[in-house]
Amino acid sequence: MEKAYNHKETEDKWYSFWEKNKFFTPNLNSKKPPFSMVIPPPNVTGSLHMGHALNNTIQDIVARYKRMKGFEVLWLPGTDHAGIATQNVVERELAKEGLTREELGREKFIERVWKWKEEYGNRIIYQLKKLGSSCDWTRERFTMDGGLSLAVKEAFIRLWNDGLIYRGDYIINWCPRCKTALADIEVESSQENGKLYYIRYPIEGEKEYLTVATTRPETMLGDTAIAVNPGDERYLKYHEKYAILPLVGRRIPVITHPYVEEEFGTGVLKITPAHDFNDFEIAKSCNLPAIKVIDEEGKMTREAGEFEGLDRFSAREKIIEALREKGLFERTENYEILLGRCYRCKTVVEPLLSKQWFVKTKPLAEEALKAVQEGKTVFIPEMWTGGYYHWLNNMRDWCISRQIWWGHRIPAYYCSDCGNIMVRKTTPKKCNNCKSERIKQDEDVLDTWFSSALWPFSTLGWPKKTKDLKIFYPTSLLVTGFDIITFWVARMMMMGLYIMKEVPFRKVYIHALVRDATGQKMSKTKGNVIDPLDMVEKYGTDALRFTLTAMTAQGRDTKLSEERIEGYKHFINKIWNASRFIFTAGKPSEDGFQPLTIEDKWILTKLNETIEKTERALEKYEFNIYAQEIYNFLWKEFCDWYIEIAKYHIYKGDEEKCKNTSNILLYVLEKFLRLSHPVIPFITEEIWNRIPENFKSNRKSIMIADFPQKDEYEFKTEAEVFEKIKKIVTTIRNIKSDYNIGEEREIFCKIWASENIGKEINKVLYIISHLTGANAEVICEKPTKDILNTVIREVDDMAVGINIEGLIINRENEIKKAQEALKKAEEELSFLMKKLSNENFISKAPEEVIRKTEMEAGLLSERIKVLQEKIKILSEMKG
RNA sequence: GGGCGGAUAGCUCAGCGGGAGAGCACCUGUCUUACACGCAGGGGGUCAGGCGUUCAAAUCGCCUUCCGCCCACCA
Repeated sequence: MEKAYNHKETEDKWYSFWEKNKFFTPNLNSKKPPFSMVIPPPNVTGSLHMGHALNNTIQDIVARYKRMKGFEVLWLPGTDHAGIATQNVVERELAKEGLTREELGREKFIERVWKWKEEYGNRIIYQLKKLGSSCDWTRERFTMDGGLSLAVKEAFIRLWNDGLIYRGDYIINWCPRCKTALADIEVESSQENGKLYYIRYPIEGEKEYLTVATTRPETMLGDTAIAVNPGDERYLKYHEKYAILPLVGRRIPVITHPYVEEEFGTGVLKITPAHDFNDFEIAKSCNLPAIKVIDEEGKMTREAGEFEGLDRFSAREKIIEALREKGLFERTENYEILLGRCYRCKTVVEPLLSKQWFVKTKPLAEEALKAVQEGKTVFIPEMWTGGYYHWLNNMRDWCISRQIWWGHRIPAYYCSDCGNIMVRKTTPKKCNNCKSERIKQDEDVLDTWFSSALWPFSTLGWPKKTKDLKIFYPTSLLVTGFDIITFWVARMMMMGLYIMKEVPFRKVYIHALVRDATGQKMSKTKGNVIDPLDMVEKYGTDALRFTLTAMTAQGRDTKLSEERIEGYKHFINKIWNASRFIFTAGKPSEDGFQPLTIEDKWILTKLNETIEKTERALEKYEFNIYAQEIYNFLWKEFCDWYIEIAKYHIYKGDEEKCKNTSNILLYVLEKFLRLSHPVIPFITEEIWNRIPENFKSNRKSIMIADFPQKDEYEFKTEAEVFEKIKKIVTTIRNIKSDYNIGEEREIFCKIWASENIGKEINKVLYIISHLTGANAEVICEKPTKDILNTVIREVDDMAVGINIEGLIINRENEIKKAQEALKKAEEELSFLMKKLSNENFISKAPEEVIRKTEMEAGLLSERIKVLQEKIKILSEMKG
């Protein structure tokens, strides 16, 4: 074995070994209970980032763990066609050739996107494999593949037939750059500096005017009313009157509406039904017309008169200028406005009246809410449930039509003669109303999230009644980030319940965001991105996976830095070297391991405890605790103590014990490897394959071995005694360090302990000698004599003494140290005594706590006596 | 404006009722026959502030301050 672990030589080798052996593919005829997950499909345009790395590491840990626990596991992978994102990428590519998609035409453009997908779309799949993801690649899906397209049509038709999809003229969010409608959640709102403009609207037939405050003066050209609060006394006399819209000259009514706030601005609100959500609602209830003054490109329309063709922002300037000239502009005021931007391209979104398709969400949302309230689906951590409820309770209807080309085309057909709408899987030959043959399909495509919402069952074969669907739906677990709870999780819940009559997943584990070391979001523009594939290259997949796992506490964002990954690479290397020692120095035999010494019993007990804690952590999705347990056991217990003691038996002990120890080393290592395989699959497989056959259960891969179980034996008492021995060793090392005692000096160590414990320690004095270089003996009585020439330290209810005669020591210093220790001990004792003399404490605290406190107090007064004695002797010596 | 999270060692975080822990960083010693990606030792904290509940509070409740996030139709 090489001196250091080389991840480059092992990782790809094992991944293809697993794949070739079909370990990722479940057996449908198995009697094992099923466990299923669908991957959150990354965008085909995507490249693996740390968020993906965390997301897939967690899923892979669960998948591997469940497989080893005896489940028939399906982890179904795939990618998302990502409508706008992908279209943007290909359009950019076209732009380099000096082309636009319009010039190319719809069909050619879509061909081009498919070509792009074939060429580059597999990049992210390759990257997921580099991460070790144990997905069943034989079932890989794409949201635009044949089966999923069929599922989309089928779902659309069902919703339409049930009256849950409708088409109509409504105000929607429009991105003038992407030239498409957006759903409410596709708009990112941000507080930005803006202005409030005060504009005068003359009253018809009077010399007076009403002043309106607006943040968007360019929309005034589309005003069809101005409104005041009905109770606003300042404006009572204007009720029922008309105003003349400046610059346009249109006669518009002054209406009253309770929505208008008296305190805001002037208390007069302009109503622009075609470009504002609230105005649209008010206009609907008051039967006001809507006039569109901004078009789909963000330019002023013909209705804008002299401003026609201007961009909406330059129109704003021009309009203010024109008003100023007419004396109708009052003033501006700095004002923080809420601005909506497109989540894809960050362009300021324009609320626009337009004809779109909508899903009626209320009945669907009610079911989705109920299912979580009834515990049919559980969020982990639970805190995310609140956000889910809030969103479902407040959502407007979902605008699902997009005016782009890449996506699922809406399966609706229009008769060009009578306007009849037909919703079908295929193009109808003639109109079912007027028999006309002039049939046209709707130009729009569906929101990408519409197909994503069907993902948990469409990928399993729906609408066909497949065996996959029967076995694996509902899926067991969904692992995803909090940022798409609304985009995706809630919509899968709605669609799953509507179509399958059953929740899409039993549990949803929501993980945090991976940030950089200073807590900033990673982004290309900030230049603080840590590329997971760079990290894999430099430190290995296992190191990256372990780091992400160790740092992912529930409900908290993860701050990641390269140094962390490097640090955990050291841990991976530690496993390698411990194994190397075990394989090269040990002399295992076929005889098992009896009899056991105290350190054997201790490490086996520790192993048992670790298995128990590890399994509990995994069942509760506490991945950081899982990682921490593995780390501590291997390094802090197994390597630091057991292997160090094992060296005694291997290099200095008798042959029998050497064999015995070698066997235990292998036994513990083998179990440890299985325990940690879910998080660090590559190194565990590599080492496991080097373990002698009789220590493994006849499997050809650790991947398909069983997750370790606790052994039946219990050595609790021995393990406790061993912990005392550890403390004695540490104390001797402390003294050596404090008094600068080097290896050349012969050390005599006395250990004072009770008879019971002393007997046990006596049997294994070689441990103490081996680990400290001291000649040790056990004395079963209280330490009173020899204080002068001996440093004495208390260890629990024991004491350790080391000879220091002949060593040059600073008496002043010794006295000072002793006095400080005495002071501290006295303070602590007085605190404990106060507690013990408190009647309430004695009567109300549990027995156990009282006993513990009494014991500590006893120990402390012993310690105080010794310290006092020590100070006395040292002071007398001075003269 | 509404909601959610966080504030504990220099940094990142565990602990969530019985007188504070880890990893990293730092300091000291050490290339000892698995590993210097190592070994041994060490320093370092009024657990954000205040009030309350309790025999007992980092831990439970309330308030304040500061950070982060989500949602939102006062133009």
